[in-house]
Amino acid sequence: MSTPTLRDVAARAGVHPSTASRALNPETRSLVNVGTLRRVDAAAASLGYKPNAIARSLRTRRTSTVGMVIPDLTNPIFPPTVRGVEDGLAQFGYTVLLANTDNDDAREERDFDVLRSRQVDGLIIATATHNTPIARLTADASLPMVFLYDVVDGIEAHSVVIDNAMGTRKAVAHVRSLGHQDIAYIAGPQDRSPAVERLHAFRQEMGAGLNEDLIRISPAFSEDEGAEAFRSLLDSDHSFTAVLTASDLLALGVYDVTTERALSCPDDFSLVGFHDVSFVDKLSPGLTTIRVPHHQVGVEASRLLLEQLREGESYPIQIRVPVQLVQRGSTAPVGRNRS
Amino acid sequence: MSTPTLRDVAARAGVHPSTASRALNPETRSLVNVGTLRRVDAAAASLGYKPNAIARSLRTRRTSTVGMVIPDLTNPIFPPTVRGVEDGLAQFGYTVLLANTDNDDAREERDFDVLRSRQVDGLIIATATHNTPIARLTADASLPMVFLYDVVDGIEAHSVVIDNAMGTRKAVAHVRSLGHQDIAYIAGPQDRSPAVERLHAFRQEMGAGLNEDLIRISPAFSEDEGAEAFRSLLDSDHSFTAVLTASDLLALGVYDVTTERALSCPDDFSLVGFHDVSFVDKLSPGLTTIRVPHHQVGVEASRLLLEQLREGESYPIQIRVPVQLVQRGSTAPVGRNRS
DNA sequence: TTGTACGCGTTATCAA
DNA sequence: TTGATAACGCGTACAA
Repeated sequence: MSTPTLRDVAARAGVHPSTASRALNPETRSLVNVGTLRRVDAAAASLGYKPNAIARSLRTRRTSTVGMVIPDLTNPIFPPTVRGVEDGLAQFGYTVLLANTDNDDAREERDFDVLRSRQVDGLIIATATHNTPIARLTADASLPMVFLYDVVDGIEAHSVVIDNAMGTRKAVAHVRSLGHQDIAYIAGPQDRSPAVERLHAFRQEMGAGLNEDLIRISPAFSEDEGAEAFRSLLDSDHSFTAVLTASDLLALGVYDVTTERALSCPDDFSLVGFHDVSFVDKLSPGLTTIRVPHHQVGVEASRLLLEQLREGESYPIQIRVPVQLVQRGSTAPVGRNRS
Repeated sequence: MSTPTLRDVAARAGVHPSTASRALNPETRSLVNVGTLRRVDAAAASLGYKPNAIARSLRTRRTSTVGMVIPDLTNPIFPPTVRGVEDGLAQFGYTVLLANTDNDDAREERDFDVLRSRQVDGLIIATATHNTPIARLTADASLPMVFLYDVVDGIEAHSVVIDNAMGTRKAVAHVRSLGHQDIAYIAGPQDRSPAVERLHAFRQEMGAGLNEDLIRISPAFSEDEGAEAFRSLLDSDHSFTAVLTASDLLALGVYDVTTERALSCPDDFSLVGFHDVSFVDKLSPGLTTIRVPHHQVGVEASRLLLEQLREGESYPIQIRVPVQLVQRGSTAPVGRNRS
């Protein structure tokens, strides 16, 4: 026997299918007589009836499904973020469809098509480079959406970002309070808004103390690129006592080179990361970094999307999530540095 | 204007909707005249037609959707596994619906209902404790499914597991080759098959050298439980020179206690983990562990599921994925140990 | 090779 | 408060 449908329930309860539908639907449940309500419930229970979400979606034009587009699930900032989105949406009956683009534009377009084809009710997008295809695609799609972490200039849309300037300021202030003056900076790819904001904030905060020769721009937020940038700093003529990075992954590369060159952190230089990804507290020394509440960011994104889903269009809101510095062993007073 | 449907395409191409359907469907495309084929394609392209997957699913009773049930996405073994599943399925047009149960039985039941309700074509289950609700639920559901990592005695189903015995044997052999004889073991929760298999293999491999007093069983694969177990070992009267753990997370707890008690690894004891989760190579010392090809495990699971999806029922197959030992700094010859 | 007719399971609208 | 009817968009027998 195949899975029971609404007709089966109705037949067993001796009512018309539409009555059974009303009885079983929380929204319309109040419209139906208490007596028949019980009969329908009993029938549904005895048959083990489970509503067919596909059929419902076809009729209602809503799938209670949300697409989430990320670069790569194995980037450690995403698992907690995804959980945050899911936790925020689950209580309202929404399910998340995840798509990993691997930073591939073609793949991003395909993913977008798949999600559209599956009739997602909304979209959470965490892959917005400055010329991301999805920005163009969503422009006409007029689908409720929220940009996450990365935003695009000129695209008016809801977004949840972290306070990159605040994080960078706190990092600079922290190493300065330890007496550091010659501060190097390893920035992220400048086609992505968080990397741009962090670098901009660094320059601004450094003010007169800024030395452009101590800035490196990495083409990706990766360990390898972090290592490459740090080698370049070490091989330059300019000395420094502290290194700030735009991401924990870049900082990992710095650790690698530290070993490679037989240097010592924080004896030879202090180091600050960004994100407080899991496990960076286990490094030796533990990484001083900027803690980003990834789960909370996901929850905020789900809230912003839910508002659009429930209340329809509205003017774009941007939520800027505050961050804080977590001090660990990788930063120390400049006195200990050999400069 | 709302999104174009097949009727719109047909109208524009001057053909009947069913002809347009055939033209646009790869399966039936060959049945249609080349001329009309072009007209339909042109019409579809100019309208930006995207098939409605919901309507198609209702008709075909297939959603090209697969449910994947895991305990928690933030457990580092899952992101690469999920990617493996997605990568394996994506090329065949399948999308993954993820559900995190947090090891909560009630939540697992709800997730299962949601996935069923959404008419998933198959299920990949990585939450099978010995009395998992889902085992019971899937028994009658007769849905193509694959168990992952964890299996349940008495449930006949396809599964992909890792070779826990092989991994454990390699761990034992490795520390023995370094001269260790008194080997402690921190096992995982015994309601889960991988933990059972690893502990069993440990006892077997140790043979006459086994000392039951050097075994601890943790109620969860967690850092805290690992720490607790290691403290208990240290506080016992029985000495040891090596500690094997059933999981990297348990091993992390051992690192914590090592610091806490001012011990040194590998000077005071050698340590071996299990899984080779990302970042354990960055610990000090790097963790010697058993490398599990998580991505590959996901890919294998997708293969096994695809077979069922394409060819229907078949007798249950179990794929046992081999593992290998990765030597790092946490293990050293017993001579260096102070016993 | 194309058109006709129908139904997948549900809910919205209208009438009773 | 309930029943009748139709439709969401598509695919597939069957007939032409």
